[in-house]
Amino acid sequence: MPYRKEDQEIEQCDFIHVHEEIVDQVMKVMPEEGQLLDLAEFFKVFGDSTRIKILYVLSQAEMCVCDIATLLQMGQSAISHQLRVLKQMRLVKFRREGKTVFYSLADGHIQTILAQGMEHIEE
Amino acid sequence: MPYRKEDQEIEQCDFIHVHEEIVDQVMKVMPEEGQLLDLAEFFKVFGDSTRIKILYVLSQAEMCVCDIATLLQMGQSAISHQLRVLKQMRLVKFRREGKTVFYSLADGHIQTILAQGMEHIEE
DNA sequence: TAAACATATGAATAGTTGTTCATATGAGAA
DNA sequence: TTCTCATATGAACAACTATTCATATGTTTA
Repeated sequence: MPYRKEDQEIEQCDFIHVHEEIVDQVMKVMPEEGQLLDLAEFFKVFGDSTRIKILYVLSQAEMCVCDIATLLQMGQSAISHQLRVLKQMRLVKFRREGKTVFYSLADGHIQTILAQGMEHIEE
Repeated sequence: MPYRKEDQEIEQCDFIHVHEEIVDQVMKVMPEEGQLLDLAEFFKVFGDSTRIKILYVLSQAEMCVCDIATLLQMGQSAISHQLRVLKQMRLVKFRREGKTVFYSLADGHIQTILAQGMEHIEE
């Protein structure tokens, strides 16, 4: 949400022909602002093709950073930066083994969400 | 994916200590590039708090543009622009009734995806 | 210890995006 | 027709983001 009005009175429509019953009713069940912001942040992570690819390959097998970079034909640094984002959102977990760090999907939700997305774009 | 290397040889790791069996195996089952790009585009739509809010309020009731603007305390133009994005991704549908345009969610997937996201951020 | 390797990270930068403002379109009412 | 209302849209701009480059961190081996 890059832009924000500094002043208070935001001009919506003229407030007159708004369907009040609907608006009042939905206003009551609105989750708190923070929760919806978190939700958007969560989905934002899926909204980048590099991260989607990383999630996809990790859904197939546990893998180190170099494996992913090789599969996606991208630089190690780019992958590492994106893995950090995925880590922060707890979409991936990792374990060290010597010099190597193996990444894998954090839990089952991730695959469910990916599958739902696939279903939508495929009909 | 803002940046793209012009030249071919992208330096990954040194290709030597990559786990070949894994990489080869996953390479075979990788969906085509376009499908993963579409998937990222699809999720990108969920990755903005304004659009998440719009989807949420529409999950509660069919609504006109002004209703949404009032509920979200935002300008009519901003809502209209975002509804266009949602329309293009076929996440919302609409019907005209005189001067008013009523929007609603396009199908059930949307609510499922929202719910899965909520579940993830809430544990 | 030093060298080699795997990964992480900070800075810089170019591409992208969401909101605002001004205006256009389109439908109903006068 | 003209006026008003509801919505849509193009341009501009500030904030954001993903990649690259250079370098740092941390682990293993010699």
